[in-house]
Formats: sequence, structure tokens, C-alpha cells
Amino acid sequence: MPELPEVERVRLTLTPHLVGRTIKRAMLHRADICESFSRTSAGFKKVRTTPAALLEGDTVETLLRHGKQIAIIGDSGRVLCVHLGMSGQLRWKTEGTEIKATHTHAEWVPAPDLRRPEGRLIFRDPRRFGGLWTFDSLADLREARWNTLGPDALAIRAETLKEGLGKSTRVIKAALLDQTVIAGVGNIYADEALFLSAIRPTRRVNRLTAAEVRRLAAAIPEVLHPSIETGGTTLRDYVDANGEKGKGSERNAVYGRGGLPCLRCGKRLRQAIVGGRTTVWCATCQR
DNA sequence: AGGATAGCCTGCGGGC
DNA sequence: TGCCCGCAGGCTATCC
Repeated sequence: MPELPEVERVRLTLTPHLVGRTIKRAMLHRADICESFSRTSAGFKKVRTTPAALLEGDTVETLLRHGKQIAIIGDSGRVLCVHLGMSGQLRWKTEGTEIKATHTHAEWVPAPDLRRPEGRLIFRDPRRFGGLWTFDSLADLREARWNTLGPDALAIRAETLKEGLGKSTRVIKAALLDQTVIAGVGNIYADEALFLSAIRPTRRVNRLTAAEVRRLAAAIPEVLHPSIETGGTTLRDYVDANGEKGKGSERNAVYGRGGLPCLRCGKRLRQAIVGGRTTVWCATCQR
């Protein structure tokens, strides 16, 4: 469910709970949602997941994000990578918080910390499109997994976007959803960025002008930043680590507004499947 | 080899 | 009030 702003929000709200805490116990309730990798001379091989790989015994140093993926870094150097997929949640559970017990696939119990209230980290994911990946180091995660991702959408520049798009003939909407081109944009913010840059989602990548690519590159962080501030979009079941819902959905100019009037020109917004996903745009404002 | 499509899962809202 | 259908924020495997 989450795109970059929602994932960033989870990272930000989880950080104060986790950083500096030592993981006393890591529990994996469903083995098939986690893959562990270890380095070999040839590359990487899949190994059995151990509690230590899930950061048991580690003190959390920091939380990073690239695109829609989060990395939790332990003081041993080990790294736990979390991808929320469509329905994944990373939650900080305290005495008072109600979290559905169903589909809880992993839990982390920290050692008591006198300065902070007790709590534990929960990974839930009903649809199981998300998952966990463990590596011995951040370098390993970058080499084995994040290497396929394009530049993070918050830091995208016109030149790198142009390079990532290449001479592709597919529609721009599909290219924006391709995480190897740019990491972090999903269905909501692809439509929002295309609206803001006045480009039709059905335009072929290789037919975009340099000026249009520049507008698009500028529009992407511009649509992402406010959603990080407001707590991300809420359409269904997204919540941050503290269970707070986003307040950003009413800010969307096109996503979820098919058939409604364009906020800029008042004409009816078009809705159709583009690049395999429901897409909304204004045929008047976007060319 | 790039690009389009089906498929993986569960939950929920709308229409009957 | 059910029940069935369609649809959902992501990504991949597989075909052409």
C-alpha cells in the first residue's frame, strides 16, 4: 500500500522507538516471508534465517530508506531490509495499542530501557506482497538488492531521470512505476507528478521533450514532500509506526478523482488503465 | 530484449 | 443482513 512518503513516514516514526535499543528476541512466525543472504566468492547465496540475522542481540544504530524499502542497521553491521508491499505494516506496539493479531509475521522484543516505555516491533502483512531480507552488511544489501533500484525519487535530478528513461518506447506512466528507473514512485504519485508537470500518462517516453523531462523531474519531489509532511496518503489501511493515519488523501489532485472536475480547469478527469494500472488525468491540462 | 499481461494474496466496499 | 464481485498503494514471472 505504501509509496515513498508513507514508507518514509514509517521510518521517521519508528526511528525514535528503535534507535539505541538492543533486540533481546527476534521472532519469525512465518519463515517464507524472509530471505537471508550471505556473501560468497561468486556473489550471494540464500541461507537459513537465524535469530541473529534478524538482529537478535544487536543494538539498532539507524534506519535508512531507498525507494519503498527500509533498512534497519544493527551495531554488528547486520542489516534487516523491510519491504511493505501493498499491505505491510511496521508498528511499534505498546501496552495501550490495539493491533490486529492476524498476519503478524515477525516480532522484535527489545531489552528493557529505563528511559523509554516498553514496546515491541511488529511486522504485519495480510497480502504478503512485502517481506524481509537479511544481509551481513549494508554493502551486501546494496550490492545484492538495492543495486537494481534506480535513484531515490526524493533526490531525482533531470539528468538522471533522462538517463534512466533512456530511449524506451513504453508509456511514461509505466516507466515511472518501474523501480529500476526511479525508486519510490507508485500509482498515486505517478499520476500526481504527471498532472503537476502537465504530461499525459499515455505519452511515449522517447517522445518526451527535454523540457518535459525537466518538468517531470521537478514535479516528483514536489508531490512527495507535502505527503511526507502530512503523514502520507490514506486510502485504506495505511498507518505509520504509531498507528497514525495519513491526512494527505484529500490533497491529491487526480488520484482517486476519476470523473470529478479537474482542480485546474474544471473539466471531467479521465480514468483508464494505463501501464496496467488505474490512471487518472486531465485531457485538457495534460498534453 | 523490451514491453505487455497474468498472477500472487487478503480485505473491504458497493450493489444486489 | 448476507453474498458476490471487483478492486486495491507492489512486484515478478512468463509470454510475445
